[in-house]
Amino acid sequence: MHLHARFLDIIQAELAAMQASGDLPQGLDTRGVTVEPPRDASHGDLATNAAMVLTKQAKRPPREIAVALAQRLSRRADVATAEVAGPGFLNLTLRRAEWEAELQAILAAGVDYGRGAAKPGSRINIEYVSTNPTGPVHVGHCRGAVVGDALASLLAFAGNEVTREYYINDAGGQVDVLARSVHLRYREALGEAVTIPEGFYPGDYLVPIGEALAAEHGDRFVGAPESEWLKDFRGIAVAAMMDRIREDLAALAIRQDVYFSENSLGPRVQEALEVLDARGLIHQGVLERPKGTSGEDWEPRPQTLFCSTEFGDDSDRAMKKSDGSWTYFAGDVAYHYDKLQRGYTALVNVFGADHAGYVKRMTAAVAALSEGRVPLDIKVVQLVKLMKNGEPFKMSKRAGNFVTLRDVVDEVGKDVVRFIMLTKRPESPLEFDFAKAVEQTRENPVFYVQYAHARIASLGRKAVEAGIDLPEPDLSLLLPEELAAVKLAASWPRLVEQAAEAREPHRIAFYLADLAAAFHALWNMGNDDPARRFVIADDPATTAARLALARGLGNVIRSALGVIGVEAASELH
RNA sequence: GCACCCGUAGCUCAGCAGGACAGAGCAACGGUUUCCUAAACCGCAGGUCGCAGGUUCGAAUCCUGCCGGGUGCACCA
Repeated sequence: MHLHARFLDIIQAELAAMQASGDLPQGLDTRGVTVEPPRDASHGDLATNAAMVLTKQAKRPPREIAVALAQRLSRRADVATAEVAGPGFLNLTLRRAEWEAELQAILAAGVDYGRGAAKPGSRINIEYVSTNPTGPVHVGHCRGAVVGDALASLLAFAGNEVTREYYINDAGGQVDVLARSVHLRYREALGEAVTIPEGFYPGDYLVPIGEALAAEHGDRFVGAPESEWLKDFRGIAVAAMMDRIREDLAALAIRQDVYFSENSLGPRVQEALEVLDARGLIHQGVLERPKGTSGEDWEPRPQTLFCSTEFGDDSDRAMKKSDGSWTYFAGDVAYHYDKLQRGYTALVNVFGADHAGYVKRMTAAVAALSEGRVPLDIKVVQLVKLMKNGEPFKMSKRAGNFVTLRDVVDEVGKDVVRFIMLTKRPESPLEFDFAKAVEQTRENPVFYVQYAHARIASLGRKAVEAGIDLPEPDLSLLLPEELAAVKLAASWPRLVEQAAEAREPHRIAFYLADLAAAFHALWNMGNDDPARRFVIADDPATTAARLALARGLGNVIRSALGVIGVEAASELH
């Protein structure tokens, strides 16, 4: 259990004791009590709102409760001071030995510092990327990919069992278009001059597939009717695209556990429909024309509908088209039904903003299928605006010159892409500027953090070079500013817990920037005053203590970078 | 028309499942380098948290309405 959680327990225990002894009325609901570092460090190490939360229930003024609690807490050996402040906050300052012990814990745990205890029975499925297998991964998908991947790692680090999943949309009409586009490339490979008609996939990434087919089969599918080749071409094209997509993702250090094919759903679709039907959630109906749309080609059609409005959706959603065939949505419902059958206790999906309209119907479907037992949390990430030197970087899919994820990773590196994708809340639109991304300045948080880590690594080398004979570190030699850095590092486990709870991996990126700043500030004190340097040749005792601090900070930086999948460089050049 | 997201310092953004005087970077201004990597640091300045109500001991944070910007909206995937 980490330090902050420990003190929450301690305070809860004291509150229980106060109720038992009659200092407080019995039966108080103390769930709102929190223990957190105060925003202003001068207030102390920890603050609790206990008195204010309980004032109403206990029918006592908050400061009175706070004073009583403070008296109890100040008797503890690990508490230096307990002071009541403001409207009834209770500020605690811990004995410095607590922080010294915490630094020892950081050093002992290494990159596992902050890892949450395994949560038995928590099995989370997180689906992300899931781009259509009709081309390489587009740069527009990289935000969802990084957020999804970092979130998966965060949830795993926090102690959950996590499955990373990709849904392959390999069943629809667009895959037919893909197969036909490949057929054109196949004919082209055999010497025919082809033009790619409107509505086909023009990208030259299909050229090698056509060539491979030409090499293998010669010209026997050239004039053949679709019935003879379409199915096979689809399979080959999708397999090739998925290989390509996996490679693209690997370049961003993303590897998913399950690649689930829409085609493989088979009877699951009917099964899911029957489950919903059995619960009275399926009916035949005609949807109204959506207002505000032109509706020129709209006509009323009877369809098989899922009553998603009963779960807060704006409209019921078609499971079958008017011709009786399944809709895409039906497949998605069945896919989520399959996930539920696999026994996950929570589902997470990461959607791009362009799919935000699907959130309500999917949560409705999962709520219906699981009877509200399994939550589906859909994270919607806003779009990325690609920039170059402050100018919008236009891309056109039609012209076939669209920017792929691979282009971006090759240009700036995976660490930069991953980190920058986490430098804003997902709900906030993000501008990604190629020019700035490769800059190595304070403005580029990746380098800022890696630079701190590199400096820490250099300290170890420096001490060896200087030939200092280091004693066991005596952490009581650390100065107050140095201890403040330990406190920040010690908040990593709490940050993991909260970021995982909120499912917000971007908090890790912001924390890293804070931690790096704390280290850089200490480092620069050595520039102003040689006595403040980490490595002091004629003072082995201080050097040992400060190197222990540096190693501790380095551990936490590595741990946090590891969770978001960014390398911790030990040198920068 | 409806739904979702956003509106915090000149700019770009944080603000931890309501808490103590709202924070950081950039830009601006003033400093720090015979010194462990100055790819860094320190200082100064800058805000009616879009507007109006409401809930609360307490609201940037929750609720309602409005204004402004973005995205999406049967039968495609």
